Amino acid sequence: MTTTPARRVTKQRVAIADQLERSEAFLSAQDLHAALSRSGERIGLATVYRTLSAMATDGELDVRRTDDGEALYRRCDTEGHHHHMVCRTCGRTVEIGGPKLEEWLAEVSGRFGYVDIDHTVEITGTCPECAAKA
Amino acid sequence: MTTTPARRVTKQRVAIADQLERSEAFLSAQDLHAALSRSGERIGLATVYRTLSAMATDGELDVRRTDDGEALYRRCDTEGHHHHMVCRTCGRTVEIGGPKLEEWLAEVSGRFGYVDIDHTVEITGTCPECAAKA
DNA sequence: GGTTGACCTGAGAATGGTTGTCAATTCAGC
DNA sequence: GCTGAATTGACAACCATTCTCAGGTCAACC
Repeated sequence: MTTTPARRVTKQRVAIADQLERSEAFLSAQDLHAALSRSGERIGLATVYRTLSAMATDGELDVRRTDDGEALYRRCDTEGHHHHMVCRTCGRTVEIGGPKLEEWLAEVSGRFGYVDIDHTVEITGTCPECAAKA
Repeated sequence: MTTTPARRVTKQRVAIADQLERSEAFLSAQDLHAALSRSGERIGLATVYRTLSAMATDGELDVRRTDDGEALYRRCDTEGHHHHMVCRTCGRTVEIGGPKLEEWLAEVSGRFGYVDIDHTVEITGTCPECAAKA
Protein backbone atom coordinates (compact mmCIF):
# COMPACT_ATOMS: atom_id res chain seq x y z
CA MET A 1 0.00 0.00 0.00
CA THR A 2 1.95 2.93 1.31
CA THR A 3 5.39 2.63 -0.20
CA THR A 4 7.89 2.78 2.63
CA PRO A 5 10.62 5.15 1.42
CA ALA A 6 13.49 3.34 3.14
CA ARG A 7 14.22 5.39 6.24
CA ARG A 8 17.67 4.91 7.65
CA VAL A 9 18.69 4.87 11.26
CA THR A 10 21.38 7.48 11.63
CA LYS A 11 22.83 8.81 14.84
CA GLN A 12 21.35 12.22 14.10
CA ARG A 13 17.84 10.82 13.95
CA VAL A 14 18.37 8.81 17.08
CA ALA A 15 19.60 11.90 18.88
CA ILE A 16 16.58 13.90 17.76
CA ALA A 17 14.14 11.15 18.69
CA ASP A 18 15.81 10.82 22.11
CA GLN A 19 15.58 14.49 22.78
CA LEU A 20 11.90 14.51 21.91
CA GLU A 21 11.30 11.45 24.04
CA ARG A 22 12.79 13.28 26.96
CA SER A 23 10.54 16.32 26.61
CA GLU A 24 7.13 16.79 28.10
CA ALA A 25 6.59 19.98 26.13
CA PHE A 26 6.41 21.07 22.50
CA LEU A 27 9.78 21.99 21.03
CA SER A 28 10.67 24.07 18.01
CA ALA A 29 13.33 22.97 15.56
CA GLN A 30 15.50 25.75 16.90
CA ASP A 31 14.97 24.64 20.50
CA LEU A 32 15.88 21.12 19.62
CA HIS A 33 18.95 22.13 17.70
CA ALA A 34 20.11 24.29 20.58
CA ALA A 35 19.49 21.52 23.11
CA LEU A 36 21.42 19.02 21.03
CA SER A 37 24.31 21.40 20.52
CA ARG A 38 24.40 22.04 24.23
CA SER A 39 24.65 18.34 24.94
CA GLY A 40 27.55 17.97 22.55
CA GLU A 41 25.73 16.64 19.50
CA ARG A 42 26.86 18.37 16.35
CA ILE A 43 23.85 18.28 14.05
CA GLY A 44 23.04 20.61 11.20
CA LEU A 45 19.97 22.77 11.58
CA ALA A 46 18.69 21.65 8.19
CA THR A 47 18.85 18.05 9.36
CA VAL A 48 16.75 18.88 12.39
CA TYR A 49 14.13 20.56 10.22
CA ARG A 50 14.12 17.72 7.73
CA THR A 51 13.87 15.05 10.38
CA LEU A 52 11.12 16.77 12.28
CA SER A 53 8.94 17.32 9.28
CA ALA A 54 9.53 13.75 8.13
CA MET A 55 8.52 12.43 11.54
CA ALA A 56 5.47 14.65 11.54
CA THR A 57 4.50 13.40 8.11
CA ASP A 58 4.83 9.84 9.37
CA GLY A 59 2.53 10.67 12.25
CA GLU A 60 5.20 10.11 14.86
CA LEU A 61 4.98 13.71 16.02
CA ASP A 62 2.29 16.24 16.67
CA VAL A 63 2.70 19.72 15.28
CA ARG A 64 1.49 22.98 16.72
CA ARG A 65 2.04 26.60 15.76
CA THR A 66 2.89 29.44 18.08
CA ASP A 67 1.00 32.66 17.65
CA ASP A 68 3.82 34.00 15.56
CA GLY A 69 3.84 31.03 13.27
CA GLU A 70 6.74 28.98 14.60
CA ALA A 71 6.30 25.22 14.32
CA LEU A 72 6.45 23.17 17.52
CA TYR A 73 6.78 19.40 17.70
CA ARG A 74 6.02 16.83 20.34
CA ARG A 75 6.11 13.09 20.66
CA CYS A 76 2.52 11.95 21.17
CA ASP A 77 1.73 9.22 23.67
CA THR A 78 -1.73 8.70 22.32
CA GLU A 79 -1.95 6.74 19.10
CA GLY A 80 -5.19 7.92 17.56
CA HIS A 81 -6.93 11.23 17.18
CA HIS A 82 -6.57 13.55 20.17
CA HIS A 83 -6.04 17.13 21.26
CA HIS A 84 -3.71 19.01 23.56
CA MET A 85 -4.03 21.12 26.64
CA VAL A 86 -0.80 23.03 27.03
CA CYS A 87 0.43 24.91 30.09
CA ARG A 88 1.25 28.42 29.00
CA THR A 89 3.99 28.69 31.60
CA CYS A 90 5.89 25.42 31.63
CA GLY A 91 4.63 23.86 28.44
CA ARG A 92 3.54 20.65 30.11
CA THR A 93 0.99 19.04 27.86
CA VAL A 94 -1.95 16.77 28.48
CA GLU A 95 -3.42 14.74 25.65
CA ILE A 96 -7.17 14.74 25.46
CA GLY A 97 -9.67 12.67 23.59
CA GLY A 98 -13.18 14.01 23.30
CA PRO A 99 -16.19 12.04 22.18
CA LYS A 100 -18.35 14.93 23.31
CA LEU A 101 -16.31 17.29 21.16
CA GLU A 102 -16.61 15.03 18.14
CA GLU A 103 -20.35 14.83 18.65
CA TRP A 104 -20.61 18.56 18.69
CA LEU A 105 -18.54 18.78 15.53
CA ALA A 106 -20.74 16.35 13.68
CA GLU A 107 -23.80 18.25 14.74
CA VAL A 108 -22.46 21.65 13.72
CA SER A 109 -20.98 20.61 10.40
CA GLY A 110 -24.19 18.79 9.56
CA ARG A 111 -26.24 21.85 10.32
CA PHE A 112 -24.39 23.86 7.66
CA GLY A 113 -23.98 21.04 5.18
CA TYR A 114 -20.20 20.97 5.37
CA VAL A 115 -18.69 17.58 4.66
CA ASP A 116 -15.33 15.86 4.96
CA ILE A 117 -14.60 17.66 8.18
CA ASP A 118 -11.19 18.16 9.74
CA HIS A 119 -10.48 20.02 12.91
CA THR A 120 -7.87 21.19 15.35
CA VAL A 121 -8.42 22.20 18.93
CA GLU A 122 -5.81 23.96 21.01
CA ILE A 123 -6.35 24.49 24.69
CA THR A 124 -4.02 26.73 26.64
CA GLY A 125 -4.12 27.19 30.37
CA THR A 126 -2.08 27.12 33.52
CA CYS A 127 -1.31 23.70 34.95
CA PRO A 128 -1.96 23.01 38.65
CA GLU A 129 1.72 23.24 39.59
CA CYS A 130 2.34 26.52 37.86
CA ALA A 131 -0.91 27.89 39.28
CA ALA A 132 0.26 26.94 42.77
CA LYS A 133 3.55 28.79 42.31
CA ALA A 134 1.88 31.96 41.09
CA MET B 1 -10.28 52.92 31.24
CA THR B 2 -8.65 51.77 28.04
CA THR B 3 -6.81 54.74 26.66
CA THR B 4 -7.94 55.19 23.09
CA PRO B 5 -4.76 55.78 21.09
CA ALA B 6 -6.27 58.21 18.59
CA ARG B 7 -6.71 56.16 15.43
CA ARG B 8 -6.93 58.25 12.31
CA VAL B 9 -9.14 57.63 9.33
CA THR B 10 -6.81 57.50 6.35
CA LYS B 11 -7.70 56.41 2.86
CA GLN B 12 -5.39 53.42 3.19
CA ARG B 13 -7.27 52.16 6.22
CA VAL B 14 -10.59 52.71 4.56
CA ALA B 15 -9.41 50.79 1.51
CA ILE B 16 -8.24 47.90 3.64
CA ALA B 17 -11.43 47.80 5.68
CA ASP B 18 -13.49 47.88 2.47
CA GLN B 19 -11.59 45.04 0.96
CA LEU B 20 -12.08 42.95 4.08
CA GLU B 21 -15.74 43.83 4.17
CA ARG B 22 -16.09 42.55 0.66
CA SER B 23 -14.52 39.18 1.41
CA GLU B 24 -16.27 36.12 2.71
CA ALA B 25 -12.96 34.33 3.21
CA PHE B 26 -9.81 34.79 5.26
CA LEU B 27 -7.17 36.90 3.54
CA SER B 28 -3.45 37.18 4.10
CA ALA B 29 -1.68 40.51 4.18
CA GLN B 30 -0.12 39.60 0.86
CA ASP B 31 -3.49 38.70 -0.65
CA LEU B 32 -4.96 41.95 0.48
CA HIS B 33 -2.05 43.97 -0.79
CA ALA B 34 -2.25 42.23 -4.15
CA ALA B 35 -6.00 42.78 -4.38
CA LEU B 36 -5.64 46.46 -3.55
CA SER B 37 -2.84 46.93 -6.06
CA ARG B 38 -4.95 45.23 -8.70
CA SER B 39 -7.81 47.62 -8.05
CA GLY B 40 -5.54 50.60 -8.44
CA GLU B 41 -4.88 51.42 -4.80
CA ARG B 42 -1.24 52.12 -4.19
CA ILE B 43 -0.62 51.02 -0.60
CA GLY B 44 2.64 49.95 0.96
CA LEU B 45 2.90 46.40 2.14
CA ALA B 46 4.10 47.54 5.55
CA THR B 47 0.95 49.61 5.91
CA VAL B 48 -1.20 46.60 5.20
CA TYR B 49 0.64 44.57 7.82
CA ARG B 50 0.44 47.36 10.36
CA THR B 51 -3.22 48.01 9.77
CA LEU B 52 -4.19 44.37 9.91
CA SER B 53 -2.42 43.68 13.15
CA ALA B 54 -3.84 46.86 14.68
CA MET B 55 -7.35 45.86 13.68
CA ALA B 56 -6.79 42.38 15.03
CA THR B 57 -5.56 43.82 18.32
CA ASP B 58 -8.68 45.94 18.52
CA GLY B 59 -10.79 42.85 18.00
CA GLU B 60 -12.15 44.04 14.68
CA LEU B 61 -10.64 41.09 12.87
CA ASP B 62 -10.20 37.40 13.48
CA VAL B 63 -6.83 35.84 12.86
CA ARG B 64 -6.04 32.38 11.66
CA ARG B 65 -2.83 30.65 10.64
CA THR B 66 -2.32 28.49 7.59
CA ASP B 67 -0.45 25.24 8.05
CA ASP B 68 2.73 26.92 6.95
CA GLY B 69 2.34 29.74 9.41
CA GLU B 70 0.94 32.53 7.26
CA ALA B 71 -1.48 34.86 9.07
CA LEU B 72 -4.99 35.19 7.66
CA TYR B 73 -7.49 37.86 8.61
CA ARG B 74 -11.24 38.15 8.34
CA ARG B 75 -13.90 40.58 9.37
CA CYS B 76 -16.05 38.83 11.98
CA ASP B 77 -19.82 39.25 11.91
CA THR B 78 -20.25 37.80 15.35
CA GLU B 79 -19.38 40.10 18.21
CA GLY B 80 -18.47 37.75 21.01
CA HIS B 81 -16.52 34.55 21.31
CA HIS B 82 -16.97 32.17 18.40
CA HIS B 83 -15.21 29.74 16.10
CA HIS B 84 -14.90 29.19 12.37
CA MET B 85 -15.75 26.49 9.93
CA VAL B 86 -13.80 27.16 6.76
CA CYS B 87 -14.33 25.62 3.34
CA ARG B 88 -11.03 24.19 2.22
CA THR B 89 -11.86 24.86 -1.42
CA CYS B 90 -13.45 28.28 -1.62
CA GLY B 91 -12.62 29.63 1.81
CA ARG B 92 -16.21 30.50 2.64
CA THR B 93 -16.47 30.70 6.39
CA VAL B 94 -19.27 30.09 8.84
CA GLU B 95 -19.09 31.49 12.34
CA ILE B 96 -20.05 29.11 15.08
CA GLY B 97 -20.83 29.51 18.72
CA GLY B 98 -20.78 26.44 20.87
CA PRO B 99 -22.16 26.21 24.38
CA LYS B 100 -21.68 22.45 24.17
CA LEU B 101 -18.06 22.96 23.27
CA GLU B 102 -17.51 25.33 26.16
CA GLU B 103 -19.09 22.84 28.52
CA TRP B 104 -16.75 20.16 27.34
CA LEU B 105 -13.79 22.48 27.79
CA ALA B 106 -14.75 23.31 31.34
CA GLU B 107 -15.15 19.66 32.15
CA VAL B 108 -11.82 18.63 30.64
CA SER B 109 -9.74 21.44 32.06
CA GLY B 110 -11.30 20.86 35.46
CA ARG B 111 -10.44 17.19 35.31
CA PHE B 112 -6.72 17.99 34.98
CA GLY B 113 -6.73 21.03 37.26
CA TYR B 114 -5.77 23.46 34.53
CA VAL B 115 -7.03 26.98 35.15
CA ASP B 116 -7.36 30.23 33.25
CA ILE B 117 -8.22 28.38 30.07
CA ASP B 118 -8.00 29.75 26.55
CA HIS B 119 -8.80 27.83 23.41
CA THR B 120 -8.94 27.92 19.66
CA VAL B 121 -10.95 25.61 17.44
CA GLU B 122 -10.49 25.42 13.70
CA ILE B 123 -12.85 23.41 11.59
CA THR B 124 -12.05 22.74 7.97
CA GLY B 125 -14.40 21.04 5.55
CA THR B 126 -16.01 21.29 2.16
CA CYS B 127 -19.02 23.57 1.92
CA PRO B 128 -22.24 22.32 0.30
CA GLU B 129 -21.66 24.22 -2.93
CA CYS B 130 -18.10 23.03 -3.43
CA ALA B 131 -19.15 19.50 -2.53
CA ALA B 132 -21.87 19.67 -5.20
CA LYS B 133 -19.36 20.74 -7.85
CA ALA B 134 -16.92 17.97 -7.02
C1' DG C 1 -8.38 78.75 5.36
C1' DG C 2 -3.87 78.41 7.43
C1' DT C 3 -0.77 76.37 11.10
C1' DT C 4 0.95 72.80 13.71
C1' DG C 5 2.24 68.55 15.63
C1' DA C 6 1.38 64.01 16.25
C1' DC C 7 0.06 60.16 13.61
C1' DC C 8 0.61 57.60 9.41
C1' DT C 9 2.76 56.04 5.21
C1' DG C 10 6.05 53.93 1.96
C1' DA C 11 10.42 52.16 0.24
C1' DG C 12 13.75 49.48 1.39
C1' DA C 13 16.62 47.26 4.64
C1' DA C 14 16.74 43.91 8.32
C1' DT C 15 15.01 39.74 10.75
C1' DG C 16 14.16 35.08 11.52
C1' DG C 17 12.14 30.72 10.65
C1' DT C 18 12.32 27.48 7.12
C1' DT C 19 13.68 25.22 2.76
C1' DG C 20 16.83 24.32 -1.23
C1' DT C 21 21.53 23.07 -3.05
C1' DC C 22 25.13 20.01 -3.66
C1' DA C 23 29.42 17.88 -2.57
C1' DA C 24 30.99 14.82 1.00
C1' DT C 25 29.63 11.16 4.14
C1' DT C 26 27.37 7.12 5.97
C1' DC C 27 24.20 3.34 6.25
C1' DA C 28 22.75 -1.41 4.81
C1' DG C 29 22.56 -5.13 1.83
C1' DC C 30 25.53 -8.05 -0.92
C1' DG D 1 34.92 -4.81 2.41
C1' DC D 2 32.19 -2.73 -1.69
C1' DT D 3 28.74 -0.05 -3.64
C1' DG D 4 24.92 2.80 -4.39
C1' DA D 5 21.37 5.23 -2.55
C1' DA D 6 19.92 7.77 1.48
C1' DT D 7 21.56 11.30 4.50
C1' DT D 8 24.10 15.06 6.18
C1' DG D 9 25.92 19.83 6.77
C1' DA D 10 27.36 24.45 5.51
C1' DC D 11 25.50 28.01 3.36
C1' DA D 12 22.66 30.32 0.14
C1' DA D 13 18.01 31.33 -0.96
C1' DC D 14 13.15 32.25 0.35
C1' DC D 15 9.49 34.57 2.16
C1' DA D 16 6.42 36.44 5.52
C1' DT D 17 6.82 39.87 8.64
C1' DT D 18 8.84 43.84 11.17
C1' DC D 19 11.86 47.89 11.57
C1' DT D 20 13.55 52.44 10.19
C1' DC D 21 13.08 56.99 9.13
C1' DA D 22 12.29 60.77 6.08
C1' DG D 23 8.39 62.74 4.13
C1' DG D 24 3.23 63.15 3.85
C1' DT D 25 -1.39 63.72 6.00
C1' DC D 26 -5.14 64.17 9.29
C1' DA D 27 -7.64 66.89 12.70
C1' DA D 28 -7.96 70.19 16.11
C1' DC D 29 -7.37 74.90 16.93
C1' DC D 30 -6.90 79.43 15.65
